[in-house]
Amino acid sequence: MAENPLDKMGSSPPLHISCHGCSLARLCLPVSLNESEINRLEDAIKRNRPLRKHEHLIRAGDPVQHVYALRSGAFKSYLLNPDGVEQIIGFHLPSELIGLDAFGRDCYPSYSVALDTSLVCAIPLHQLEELAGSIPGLRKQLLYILSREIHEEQEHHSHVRESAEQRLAAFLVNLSARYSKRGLSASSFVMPMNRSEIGNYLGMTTETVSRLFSRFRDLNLITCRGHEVRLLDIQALLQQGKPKA
Amino acid sequence: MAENPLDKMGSSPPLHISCHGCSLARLCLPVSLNESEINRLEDAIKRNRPLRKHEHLIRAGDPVQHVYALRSGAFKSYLLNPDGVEQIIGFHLPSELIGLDAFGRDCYPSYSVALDTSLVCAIPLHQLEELAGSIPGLRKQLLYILSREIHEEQEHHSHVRESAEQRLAAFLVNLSARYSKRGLSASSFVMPMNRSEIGNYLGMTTETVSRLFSRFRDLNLITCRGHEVRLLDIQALLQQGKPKA
DNA sequence: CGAGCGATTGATTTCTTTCAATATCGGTGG
DNA sequence: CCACCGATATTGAAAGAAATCAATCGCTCG
Repeated sequence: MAENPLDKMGSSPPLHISCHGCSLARLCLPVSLNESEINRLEDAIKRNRPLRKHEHLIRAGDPVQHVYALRSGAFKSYLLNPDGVEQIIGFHLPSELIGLDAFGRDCYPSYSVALDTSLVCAIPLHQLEELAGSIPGLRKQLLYILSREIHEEQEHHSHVRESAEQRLAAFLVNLSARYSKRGLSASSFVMPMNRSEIGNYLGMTTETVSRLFSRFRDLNLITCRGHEVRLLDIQALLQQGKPKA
Repeated sequence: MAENPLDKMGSSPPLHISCHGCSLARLCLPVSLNESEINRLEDAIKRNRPLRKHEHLIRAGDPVQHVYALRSGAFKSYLLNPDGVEQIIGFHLPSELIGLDAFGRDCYPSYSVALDTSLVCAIPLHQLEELAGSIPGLRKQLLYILSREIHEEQEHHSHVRESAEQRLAAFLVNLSARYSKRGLSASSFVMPMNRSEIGNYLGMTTETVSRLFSRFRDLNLITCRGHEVRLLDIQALLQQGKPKA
Protein backbone atom coordinates (compact mmCIF):
# COMPACT_ATOMS: atom_id res chain seq x y z
CA MET A 1 0.00 0.00 0.00
CA ALA A 2 1.23 3.46 -0.89
CA GLU A 3 2.00 6.14 1.64
CA ASN A 4 -0.73 8.66 1.89
CA PRO A 5 -0.08 12.38 2.26
CA LEU A 6 -3.05 12.59 4.59
CA ASP A 7 -1.19 10.53 7.14
CA LYS A 8 1.18 13.41 7.65
CA MET A 9 -1.64 15.82 8.24
CA GLY A 10 -0.99 16.26 11.93
CA SER A 11 2.33 17.90 11.28
CA SER A 12 0.98 20.44 8.81
CA PRO A 13 -0.58 23.75 9.82
CA PRO A 14 -4.36 23.61 9.54
CA LEU A 15 -5.57 25.22 6.37
CA HIS A 16 -8.33 27.69 7.11
CA ILE A 17 -10.96 26.60 4.71
CA SER A 18 -14.44 25.34 5.38
CA CYS A 19 -17.52 24.45 3.39
CA HIS A 20 -19.19 27.64 4.64
CA GLY A 21 -16.67 29.94 3.08
CA CYS A 22 -15.81 27.72 0.13
CA SER A 23 -16.47 29.31 -3.21
CA LEU A 24 -17.01 25.84 -4.66
CA ALA A 25 -19.70 24.79 -2.18
CA ARG A 26 -22.53 25.41 -4.64
CA LEU A 27 -20.96 22.90 -7.03
CA CYS A 28 -20.05 20.36 -4.39
CA LEU A 29 -21.72 18.15 -1.83
CA PRO A 30 -23.12 20.91 0.44
CA VAL A 31 -25.64 22.04 -2.19
CA SER A 32 -29.02 22.67 -0.56
CA LEU A 33 -27.86 21.77 2.93
CA ASN A 34 -28.72 24.11 5.78
CA GLU A 35 -26.27 25.57 8.27
CA SER A 36 -26.37 22.72 10.76
CA GLU A 37 -26.30 20.03 8.10
CA ILE A 38 -23.23 21.61 6.59
CA ASN A 39 -21.66 21.58 10.02
CA ARG A 40 -22.27 17.87 10.32
CA LEU A 41 -20.70 17.25 6.92
CA GLU A 42 -17.92 19.66 7.77
CA ASP A 43 -17.04 17.74 10.90
CA ALA A 44 -16.34 14.66 8.85
CA ILE A 45 -14.13 16.39 6.32
CA LYS A 46 -10.40 16.56 6.70
CA ARG A 47 -8.20 19.01 4.89
CA ASN A 48 -4.61 18.20 4.29
CA ARG A 49 -1.37 19.62 3.14
CA PRO A 50 -1.09 20.37 -0.55
CA LEU A 51 -0.17 17.58 -2.90
CA ARG A 52 2.67 18.33 -5.23
CA LYS A 53 2.60 17.62 -8.93
CA HIS A 54 2.95 13.87 -9.59
CA GLU A 55 1.95 12.91 -6.04
CA HIS A 56 -0.65 10.17 -5.89
CA LEU A 57 -3.83 10.77 -3.97
CA ILE A 58 -5.16 7.30 -4.71
CA ARG A 59 -3.58 4.10 -5.94
CA ALA A 60 -5.58 1.18 -7.26
CA GLY A 61 -5.51 -1.55 -4.64
CA ASP A 62 -5.28 0.80 -1.67
CA PRO A 63 -8.02 0.21 0.90
CA VAL A 64 -10.88 2.62 0.35
CA GLN A 65 -11.20 5.30 2.99
CA HIS A 66 -12.12 8.61 1.46
CA VAL A 67 -13.73 10.30 -1.42
CA TYR A 68 -12.06 13.60 -2.25
CA ALA A 69 -13.31 17.00 -3.31
CA LEU A 70 -10.79 19.01 -5.26
CA ARG A 71 -10.33 22.55 -3.98
CA SER A 72 -7.51 23.69 -6.22
CA GLY A 73 -5.12 22.25 -8.76
CA ALA A 74 -5.94 19.34 -11.02
CA PHE A 75 -5.80 15.54 -11.13
CA LYS A 76 -5.88 12.78 -13.65
CA SER A 77 -7.32 9.36 -12.94
CA TYR A 78 -6.12 6.31 -14.77
CA LEU A 79 -6.30 2.55 -14.94
CA LEU A 80 -3.40 0.21 -15.54
CA ASN A 81 -4.35 -2.30 -18.21
CA PRO A 82 -3.27 -5.93 -17.93
CA ASP A 83 -0.01 -5.08 -19.73
CA GLY A 84 0.73 -2.33 -17.23
CA VAL A 85 -0.05 0.46 -19.67
CA GLU A 86 -1.58 3.61 -18.24
CA GLN A 87 -4.99 4.52 -19.62
CA ILE A 88 -6.28 7.89 -18.46
CA ILE A 89 -9.99 7.78 -17.70
CA GLY A 90 -10.57 11.35 -16.63
CA PHE A 91 -9.32 14.70 -15.47
CA HIS A 92 -10.51 16.48 -12.37
CA LEU A 93 -10.81 20.23 -11.90
CA PRO A 94 -11.66 22.17 -8.74
CA SER A 95 -15.11 21.44 -7.26
CA GLU A 96 -15.10 17.96 -8.75
CA LEU A 97 -15.07 14.77 -6.71
CA ILE A 98 -12.40 12.12 -6.96
CA GLY A 99 -12.95 8.49 -6.05
CA LEU A 100 -16.61 8.12 -7.02
CA ASP A 101 -15.80 4.69 -8.41
CA ALA A 102 -14.97 3.44 -4.91
CA PHE A 103 -18.33 3.23 -3.10
CA GLY A 104 -18.97 -0.18 -1.68
CA ARG A 105 -15.50 -1.46 -2.54
CA ASP A 106 -12.66 -2.65 -0.38
CA CYS A 107 -9.98 -1.25 -2.65
CA TYR A 108 -9.84 1.67 -5.03
CA PRO A 109 -10.15 0.51 -8.64
CA SER A 110 -8.19 3.39 -10.17
CA TYR A 111 -5.26 5.74 -9.64
CA SER A 112 -5.45 9.50 -9.14
CA VAL A 113 -2.40 11.69 -9.35
CA ALA A 114 -1.93 15.44 -9.10
CA LEU A 115 -1.17 17.26 -12.35
CA ASP A 116 -0.28 20.39 -10.39
CA THR A 117 0.08 21.45 -6.81
CA SER A 118 -3.37 20.71 -5.44
CA LEU A 119 -5.55 20.92 -2.37
CA VAL A 120 -8.26 18.39 -1.60
CA CYS A 121 -10.91 17.85 1.05
CA ALA A 122 -10.99 14.24 2.23
CA ILE A 123 -14.39 12.85 3.12
CA PRO A 124 -14.47 9.49 4.90
CA LEU A 125 -16.65 7.27 2.81
CA HIS A 126 -18.44 5.45 5.60
CA GLN A 127 -19.27 8.73 7.34
CA LEU A 128 -20.56 10.14 4.10
CA GLU A 129 -22.79 7.11 3.71
CA GLU A 130 -24.08 7.55 7.24
CA LEU A 131 -24.75 11.23 6.78
CA ALA A 132 -26.52 10.48 3.53
CA GLY A 133 -28.89 8.34 5.57
CA SER A 134 -29.90 11.11 7.92
CA ILE A 135 -29.65 14.17 5.68
CA PRO A 136 -32.05 13.84 2.74
CA GLY A 137 -30.54 16.79 0.89
CA LEU A 138 -27.10 15.26 1.09
CA ARG A 139 -28.43 11.90 0.00
CA LYS A 140 -30.11 13.48 -3.00
CA GLN A 141 -26.99 15.43 -3.90
CA LEU A 142 -24.76 12.40 -3.55
CA LEU A 143 -26.99 10.28 -5.74
CA TYR A 144 -27.18 13.12 -8.22
CA ILE A 145 -23.42 13.49 -8.34
CA LEU A 146 -22.92 9.77 -8.96
CA SER A 147 -25.66 9.75 -11.54
CA ARG A 148 -24.25 12.82 -13.26
CA GLU A 149 -20.86 11.18 -13.37
CA ILE A 150 -22.45 8.24 -15.16
CA HIS A 151 -24.07 10.59 -17.62
CA GLU A 152 -20.82 12.42 -18.21
CA GLU A 153 -19.02 9.17 -18.97
CA GLN A 154 -21.83 8.38 -21.40
CA GLU A 155 -21.46 11.76 -23.07
CA HIS A 156 -17.78 11.12 -23.43
CA HIS A 157 -18.44 7.67 -24.83
CA SER A 158 -20.81 9.22 -27.35
CA HIS A 159 -17.79 10.54 -29.26
CA VAL A 160 -16.26 7.11 -30.01
CA ARG A 161 -17.26 7.09 -33.62
CA GLU A 162 -16.16 10.64 -34.28
CA SER A 163 -12.91 11.72 -35.89
CA ALA A 164 -9.88 12.70 -33.84
CA GLU A 165 -10.62 16.29 -34.81
CA GLN A 166 -14.13 16.16 -33.38
CA ARG A 167 -13.02 14.43 -30.22
CA LEU A 168 -10.33 17.00 -29.51
CA ALA A 169 -12.71 19.86 -30.26
CA ALA A 170 -15.31 18.38 -27.90
CA PHE A 171 -12.63 17.94 -25.26
CA LEU A 172 -11.59 21.58 -25.43
CA VAL A 173 -15.18 22.77 -25.30
CA ASN A 174 -15.82 20.46 -22.35
CA LEU A 175 -12.87 21.92 -20.45
CA SER A 176 -14.13 25.37 -21.31
CA ALA A 177 -17.57 24.61 -19.89
CA ARG A 178 -16.08 23.24 -16.70
CA TYR A 179 -13.95 26.33 -16.16
CA SER A 180 -16.91 28.52 -16.99
CA LYS A 181 -19.11 26.80 -14.41
CA ARG A 182 -16.67 27.98 -11.77
CA GLY A 183 -16.88 31.54 -13.01
CA LEU A 184 -13.63 31.40 -14.96
CA SER A 185 -13.23 32.33 -18.56
CA ALA A 186 -14.87 29.94 -21.00
CA SER A 187 -12.65 31.09 -23.84
CA SER A 188 -9.24 31.30 -22.25
CA PHE A 189 -7.67 28.85 -19.84
CA VAL A 190 -4.63 26.83 -18.97
CA MET A 191 -4.84 23.10 -19.58
CA PRO A 192 -3.32 21.22 -16.65
CA MET A 193 -2.43 18.20 -18.78
CA ASN A 194 0.14 17.80 -21.52
CA ARG A 195 -0.35 16.71 -25.13
CA SER A 196 0.47 13.13 -24.41
CA GLU A 197 -2.13 12.94 -21.64
CA ILE A 198 -4.75 14.48 -23.88
CA GLY A 199 -3.96 11.92 -26.54
CA ASN A 200 -3.99 9.06 -24.09
CA TYR A 201 -7.39 10.15 -22.78
CA LEU A 202 -8.93 10.74 -26.20
CA GLY A 203 -7.55 7.65 -27.86
CA MET A 204 -5.06 9.19 -30.27
CA THR A 205 -1.31 9.69 -30.39
CA THR A 206 0.56 12.73 -29.12
CA GLU A 207 1.53 13.52 -32.70
CA THR A 208 -2.09 13.62 -33.77
CA VAL A 209 -2.99 15.91 -30.87
CA SER A 210 -0.15 18.21 -31.84
CA ARG A 211 -1.15 18.26 -35.50
CA LEU A 212 -4.74 19.02 -34.60
CA PHE A 213 -3.74 21.91 -32.35
CA SER A 214 -1.76 23.27 -35.29
CA ARG A 215 -4.67 22.76 -37.65
CA PHE A 216 -7.12 24.49 -35.30
CA ARG A 217 -4.64 27.32 -34.94
CA ASP A 218 -4.20 27.62 -38.71
CA LEU A 219 -7.96 27.79 -39.08
CA ASN A 220 -8.11 30.57 -36.49
CA LEU A 221 -10.34 28.48 -34.27
CA ILE A 222 -7.97 28.72 -31.34
CA THR A 223 -4.75 30.31 -30.28
CA CYS A 224 -2.43 28.35 -28.08
CA ARG A 225 0.97 28.48 -26.57
CA GLY A 226 2.01 25.49 -24.52
CA HIS A 227 -0.74 24.72 -22.07
CA GLU A 228 -2.53 28.03 -22.58
CA VAL A 229 -5.43 28.01 -25.02
CA ARG A 230 -7.97 30.50 -26.17
CA LEU A 231 -11.03 29.28 -28.00
CA LEU A 232 -11.86 31.79 -30.70
CA ASP A 233 -14.93 30.18 -32.18
CA ILE A 234 -16.52 27.38 -30.22
CA GLN A 235 -19.29 26.71 -32.72
CA ALA A 236 -16.91 26.41 -35.64
CA LEU A 237 -14.63 24.25 -33.51
CA LEU A 238 -17.46 21.80 -32.94
CA GLN A 239 -18.10 21.61 -36.67
CA GLN A 240 -14.54 20.51 -37.43
CA GLY A 241 -13.89 17.05 -38.76
CA LYS A 242 -17.51 16.19 -39.41
CA PRO A 243 -18.29 13.93 -42.36
CA LYS A 244 -18.84 16.13 -45.41
CA ALA A 245 -22.39 14.93 -46.07
CA MET B 1 -43.80 12.98 -23.86
CA ALA B 2 -43.92 9.41 -25.04
CA GLU B 3 -46.58 6.97 -24.03
CA ASN B 4 -45.38 4.62 -21.38
CA PRO B 5 -46.26 0.95 -21.34
CA LEU B 6 -46.50 1.13 -17.56
CA ASP B 7 -49.53 3.34 -17.86
CA LYS B 8 -51.47 0.42 -19.22
CA MET B 9 -50.49 -1.79 -16.36
CA GLY B 10 -53.91 -1.87 -14.78
CA SER B 11 -55.35 -3.71 -17.71
CA SER B 12 -52.71 -6.43 -17.77
CA PRO B 13 -52.84 -9.55 -15.66
CA PRO B 14 -50.48 -9.24 -12.68
CA LEU B 15 -47.26 -11.10 -13.28
CA HIS B 16 -46.43 -13.33 -10.37
CA ILE B 17 -42.92 -12.34 -9.64
CA SER B 18 -41.46 -10.82 -6.51
CA CYS B 19 -38.04 -9.98 -5.17
CA HIS B 20 -38.31 -12.93 -2.77
CA GLY B 21 -38.56 -15.50 -5.47
CA CYS B 22 -36.50 -13.65 -8.05
CA SER B 23 -33.46 -15.53 -9.22
CA LEU B 24 -31.78 -12.22 -9.93
CA ALA B 25 -32.23 -10.76 -6.45
CA ARG B 26 -28.67 -11.49 -5.44
CA LEU B 27 -27.43 -9.32 -8.32
CA CYS B 28 -29.99 -6.58 -7.84
CA LEU B 29 -31.03 -4.03 -5.26
CA PRO B 30 -32.26 -6.46 -2.57
CA VAL B 31 -28.74 -7.72 -1.85
CA SER B 32 -28.20 -8.00 1.90
CA LEU B 33 -31.69 -6.81 2.81
CA ASN B 34 -33.67 -8.81 5.36
CA GLU B 35 -37.18 -10.11 4.87
CA SER B 36 -39.00 -7.01 6.04
CA GLU B 37 -36.72 -4.62 4.22
CA ILE B 38 -37.30 -6.52 1.01
CA ASN B 39 -41.01 -6.21 1.64
CA ARG B 40 -40.72 -2.46 1.92
CA LEU B 41 -38.78 -2.30 -1.33
CA GLU B 42 -41.17 -4.75 -2.89
CA ASP B 43 -44.14 -2.56 -2.07
CA ALA B 44 -42.67 0.26 -4.10
CA ILE B 45 -41.93 -1.85 -7.16
CA LYS B 46 -44.37 -2.18 -10.00
CA ARG B 47 -44.22 -4.91 -12.57
CA ASN B 48 -45.74 -4.39 -15.91
CA ARG B 49 -46.69 -6.08 -19.10
CA PRO B 50 -43.84 -7.21 -21.32
CA LEU B 51 -42.29 -4.69 -23.66
CA ARG B 52 -42.00 -5.80 -27.22
CA LYS B 53 -38.87 -5.50 -29.30
CA HIS B 54 -38.32 -1.86 -30.32
CA GLU B 55 -40.62 -0.48 -27.64
CA HIS B 56 -39.12 2.38 -25.70
CA LEU B 57 -38.95 2.14 -21.94
CA ILE B 58 -37.40 5.59 -21.60
CA ARG B 59 -37.10 8.55 -23.93
CA ALA B 60 -34.73 11.43 -23.31
CA GLY B 61 -36.77 14.39 -22.19
CA ASP B 62 -39.49 12.36 -20.48
CA PRO B 63 -40.00 13.35 -16.85
CA VAL B 64 -38.08 11.05 -14.56
CA GLN B 65 -40.22 8.67 -12.55
CA HIS B 66 -38.62 5.28 -12.32
CA VAL B 67 -35.44 3.39 -12.42
CA TYR B 68 -35.88 -0.06 -13.92
CA ALA B 69 -34.51 -3.48 -13.13
CA LEU B 70 -34.41 -5.80 -16.09
CA ARG B 71 -35.94 -9.21 -15.41
CA SER B 72 -35.73 -10.73 -18.86
CA GLY B 73 -34.91 -9.69 -22.38
CA ALA B 74 -32.43 -6.98 -23.26
CA PHE B 75 -32.21 -3.24 -23.83
CA LYS B 76 -29.93 -0.75 -25.45
CA SER B 77 -29.52 2.81 -24.21
CA TYR B 78 -28.53 5.60 -26.54
CA LEU B 79 -28.07 9.32 -26.87
CA LEU B 80 -29.10 11.43 -29.82
CA ASN B 81 -26.23 13.69 -30.79
CA PRO B 82 -26.86 17.28 -31.91
CA ASP B 83 -27.27 16.07 -35.50
CA GLY B 84 -29.89 13.56 -34.44
CA VAL B 85 -27.59 10.58 -34.87
CA GLU B 86 -28.06 7.67 -32.49
CA GLN B 87 -25.07 6.79 -30.35
CA ILE B 88 -25.47 3.65 -28.30
CA ILE B 89 -24.00 4.03 -24.83
CA GLY B 90 -24.75 0.64 -23.39
CA PHE B 91 -26.59 -2.64 -23.44
CA HIS B 92 -28.58 -4.05 -20.54
CA LEU B 93 -28.99 -7.70 -19.66
CA PRO B 94 -31.23 -9.25 -17.01
CA SER B 95 -30.46 -8.21 -13.41
CA GLU B 96 -29.05 -4.90 -14.61
CA LEU B 97 -30.58 -1.53 -13.80
CA ILE B 98 -31.73 0.94 -16.41
CA GLY B 99 -31.95 4.68 -15.82
CA LEU B 100 -29.07 5.13 -13.41
CA ASP B 101 -28.21 8.36 -15.18
CA ALA B 102 -31.49 9.93 -14.04
CA PHE B 103 -31.07 10.48 -10.29
CA GLY B 104 -31.70 14.06 -9.31
CA ARG B 105 -32.87 15.06 -12.79
CA ASP B 106 -36.19 16.31 -14.04
CA CYS B 107 -35.90 14.54 -17.37
CA TYR B 108 -34.18 11.40 -18.52
CA PRO B 109 -30.98 12.19 -20.40
CA SER B 110 -30.97 9.07 -22.58
CA TYR B 111 -33.20 6.63 -24.42
CA SER B 112 -33.70 2.96 -23.62
CA VAL B 113 -35.37 0.60 -26.02
CA ALA B 114 -36.06 -3.13 -25.88
CA LEU B 115 -33.91 -5.31 -28.14
CA ASP B 116 -36.19 -8.25 -27.45
CA THR B 117 -39.40 -8.96 -25.66
CA SER B 118 -38.54 -7.90 -22.12
CA LEU B 119 -39.85 -7.69 -18.59
CA VAL B 120 -38.83 -4.96 -16.19
CA CYS B 121 -39.47 -4.02 -12.59
CA ALA B 122 -40.20 -0.31 -12.22
CA ILE B 123 -38.95 1.35 -9.07
CA PRO B 124 -40.19 4.87 -8.36
CA LEU B 125 -37.12 6.99 -7.95
CA HIS B 126 -38.30 9.17 -5.11
CA GLN B 127 -39.45 6.15 -3.13
CA LEU B 128 -36.12 4.47 -3.74
CA GLU B 129 -34.37 7.57 -2.43
CA GLU B 130 -36.57 7.57 0.65
CA LEU B 131 -36.01 3.88 1.31
CA ALA B 132 -32.29 4.41 0.89
CA GLY B 133 -32.53 6.86 3.77
CA SER B 134 -34.04 4.40 6.18
CA ILE B 135 -32.50 1.13 5.03
CA PRO B 136 -28.70 1.27 5.35
CA GLY B 137 -28.19 -1.92 3.36
CA LEU B 138 -30.22 -0.57 0.48
CA ARG B 139 -28.38 2.73 0.62
CA LYS B 140 -25.05 0.93 0.49
CA GLN B 141 -26.17 -1.24 -2.38
CA LEU B 142 -27.56 1.67 -4.34
CA LEU B 143 -24.37 3.67 -3.92
CA TYR B 144 -22.38 0.60 -4.88
CA ILE B 145 -24.43 0.03 -8.00
CA LEU B 146 -24.00 3.62 -9.13
CA SER B 147 -20.32 3.54 -8.32
CA ARG B 148 -19.87 0.25 -10.12
CA GLU B 149 -21.61 1.68 -13.15
CA ILE B 150 -19.07 4.50 -13.15
CA HIS B 151 -16.26 1.99 -12.94
CA GLU B 152 -17.72 -0.04 -15.75
CA GLU B 153 -17.91 3.00 -18.00
CA GLN B 154 -14.29 3.69 -17.12
CA GLU B 155 -13.32 0.15 -18.01
CA HIS B 156 -15.05 0.55 -21.29
CA HIS B 157 -13.33 3.87 -21.89
CA SER B 158 -10.02 2.20 -21.20
CA HIS B 159 -10.22 0.52 -24.60
CA VAL B 160 -10.28 3.77 -26.64
CA ARG B 161 -6.72 3.45 -27.85
CA GLU B 162 -7.01 -0.20 -28.74
CA SER B 163 -7.57 -1.62 -32.19
CA ALA B 164 -11.03 -2.51 -33.43
CA GLU B 165 -10.01 -6.14 -33.00
CA GLN B 166 -9.21 -5.69 -29.34
CA ARG B 167 -12.34 -3.70 -28.66
CA LEU B 168 -14.59 -6.32 -30.21
CA ALA B 169 -12.80 -9.11 -28.38
CA ALA B 170 -13.18 -7.27 -25.08
CA PHE B 171 -16.85 -6.69 -25.85
CA LEU B 172 -17.50 -10.38 -26.43
CA VAL B 173 -15.64 -11.36 -23.30
CA ASN B 174 -17.58 -8.74 -21.34
CA LEU B 175 -20.89 -10.14 -22.56
CA SER B 176 -19.66 -13.59 -21.67
CA ALA B 177 -18.84 -12.50 -18.12
CA ARG B 178 -22.24 -10.91 -17.69
CA TYR B 179 -24.05 -14.03 -18.82
CA SER B 180 -21.82 -16.12 -16.66
CA LYS B 181 -22.61 -14.05 -13.57
CA ARG B 182 -26.23 -15.08 -13.98
CA GLY B 183 -25.27 -18.72 -14.14
CA LEU B 184 -25.52 -18.96 -17.90
CA SER B 185 -22.82 -20.27 -20.17
CA ALA B 186 -19.77 -18.07 -20.43
CA SER B 187 -18.77 -19.61 -23.72
CA SER B 188 -22.00 -19.83 -25.60
CA PHE B 189 -24.74 -17.23 -25.80
CA VAL B 190 -27.07 -15.28 -28.03
CA MET B 191 -26.23 -11.63 -28.56
CA PRO B 192 -29.37 -9.55 -28.37
CA MET B 193 -27.96 -6.81 -30.59
CA ASN B 194 -27.12 -6.83 -34.28
CA ARG B 195 -23.82 -6.08 -36.02
CA SER B 196 -24.68 -2.50 -36.65
CA GLU B 197 -25.48 -1.90 -32.98
CA ILE B 198 -22.24 -3.53 -31.91
CA GLY B 199 -20.35 -1.29 -34.32
CA ASN B 200 -22.18 1.81 -33.20
CA TYR B 201 -21.42 1.03 -29.58
CA LEU B 202 -17.77 0.16 -30.15
CA GLY B 203 -17.00 3.00 -32.51
CA MET B 204 -16.51 1.09 -35.75
CA THR B 205 -18.56 0.38 -38.85
CA THR B 206 -20.83 -2.60 -39.40
CA GLU B 207 -18.47 -3.80 -42.11
CA THR B 208 -15.55 -3.83 -39.71
CA VAL B 209 -17.56 -5.77 -37.14
CA SER B 210 -18.49 -8.29 -39.77
CA ARG B 211 -14.92 -8.66 -41.00
CA LEU B 212 -13.69 -9.14 -37.44
CA PHE B 213 -16.25 -11.83 -36.73
CA SER B 214 -15.05 -13.57 -39.85
CA ARG B 215 -11.42 -13.16 -38.83
CA PHE B 216 -12.08 -14.51 -35.33
CA ARG B 217 -13.93 -17.41 -36.87
CA ASP B 218 -11.11 -18.13 -39.32
CA LEU B 219 -8.66 -18.15 -36.42
CA ASN B 220 -10.87 -20.63 -34.56
CA LEU B 221 -11.33 -18.22 -31.69
CA ILE B 222 -15.10 -18.28 -31.99
CA THR B 223 -17.87 -19.90 -33.89
CA CYS B 224 -20.90 -17.85 -34.78
CA ARG B 225 -24.08 -17.97 -36.74
CA GLY B 226 -26.17 -14.84 -36.72
CA HIS B 227 -26.58 -13.71 -33.15
CA GLU B 228 -25.34 -16.96 -31.65
CA VAL B 229 -21.70 -17.04 -30.63
CA ARG B 230 -19.44 -19.50 -28.95
CA LEU B 231 -16.14 -18.33 -27.55
CA LEU B 232 -13.58 -21.06 -28.12
CA ASP B 233 -10.52 -19.44 -26.58
CA ILE B 234 -11.09 -16.38 -24.46
CA GLN B 235 -7.43 -15.85 -23.65
CA ALA B 236 -6.37 -15.96 -27.27
CA LEU B 237 -9.27 -13.71 -28.18
CA LEU B 238 -8.01 -11.06 -25.78
CA GLN B 239 -4.56 -11.24 -27.37
CA GLN B 240 -5.91 -10.39 -30.82
CA GLY B 241 -4.96 -7.14 -32.47
CA LYS B 242 -2.33 -6.17 -29.95
CA PRO B 243 0.62 -4.14 -31.21
CA LYS B 244 3.35 -6.56 -32.28
CA ALA B 245 5.98 -5.22 -29.85
C1' DC C 1 -42.24 -16.44 -53.65
C1' DG C 2 -40.49 -11.97 -53.71
C1' DA C 3 -39.14 -7.83 -51.15
C1' DG C 4 -36.16 -5.91 -48.09
C1' DC C 5 -33.14 -5.68 -44.35
C1' DG C 6 -29.02 -7.38 -42.25
C1' DA C 7 -24.69 -9.52 -43.03
C1' DT C 8 -20.69 -10.49 -45.67
C1' DT C 9 -17.00 -9.64 -48.80
C1' DG C 10 -14.17 -6.89 -52.04
C1' DA C 11 -11.75 -2.64 -53.86
C1' DT C 12 -10.35 1.83 -52.93
C1' DT C 13 -9.73 5.93 -50.23
C1' DT C 14 -8.90 8.36 -46.11
C1' DC C 15 -7.36 9.08 -41.67
C1' DT C 16 -4.33 8.03 -38.09
C1' DT C 17 -0.32 5.82 -36.58
C1' DT C 18 4.37 4.92 -36.80
C1' DC C 19 8.98 6.11 -37.46
C1' DA C 20 12.10 9.80 -37.67
C1' DA C 21 13.96 14.29 -37.40
C1' DT C 22 14.02 18.75 -35.43
C1' DA C 23 12.39 22.47 -32.43
C1' DT C 24 11.08 24.51 -28.13
C1' DC C 25 10.34 24.92 -23.29
C1' DG C 26 11.53 24.85 -18.44
C1' DG C 27 14.65 24.04 -15.14
C1' DT C 28 19.51 23.74 -13.33
C1' DG C 29 24.07 24.62 -12.49
C1' DG C 30 28.10 27.05 -13.85
C1' DC D 1 22.50 35.63 -16.25
C1' DC D 2 23.07 32.47 -19.59
C1' DA D 3 24.19 27.97 -21.61
C1' DC D 4 22.97 23.42 -21.59
C1' DC D 5 20.07 19.40 -20.75
C1' DG D 6 16.18 16.40 -20.82
C1' DA D 7 11.54 16.33 -21.57
C1' DT D 8 7.80 17.87 -24.33
C1' DA D 9 6.06 19.43 -28.64
C1' DT D 10 6.04 19.94 -33.54
C1' DT D 11 6.49 18.57 -38.22
C1' DG D 12 7.42 15.39 -42.13
C1' DA D 13 7.26 10.99 -44.75
C1' DA D 14 5.77 6.36 -45.06
C1' DA D 15 2.96 2.52 -43.57
C1' DG D 16 -1.12 0.62 -41.80
C1' DA D 17 -5.87 0.27 -40.04
C1' DA D 18 -10.46 1.27 -40.70
C1' DA D 19 -13.91 3.79 -43.38
C1' DT D 20 -16.22 4.26 -47.51
C1' DC D 21 -18.22 2.79 -51.65
C1' DA D 22 -20.14 -1.03 -53.90
C1' DA D 23 -21.80 -5.57 -54.89
C1' DT D 24 -23.69 -9.88 -53.44
C1' DC D 25 -25.69 -13.11 -50.34
C1' DG D 26 -29.06 -14.99 -47.15
C1' DC D 27 -32.70 -14.64 -44.18
C1' DT D 28 -37.22 -13.54 -42.47
C1' DC D 29 -41.57 -11.98 -43.03
C1' DG D 30 -45.49 -10.54 -45.50
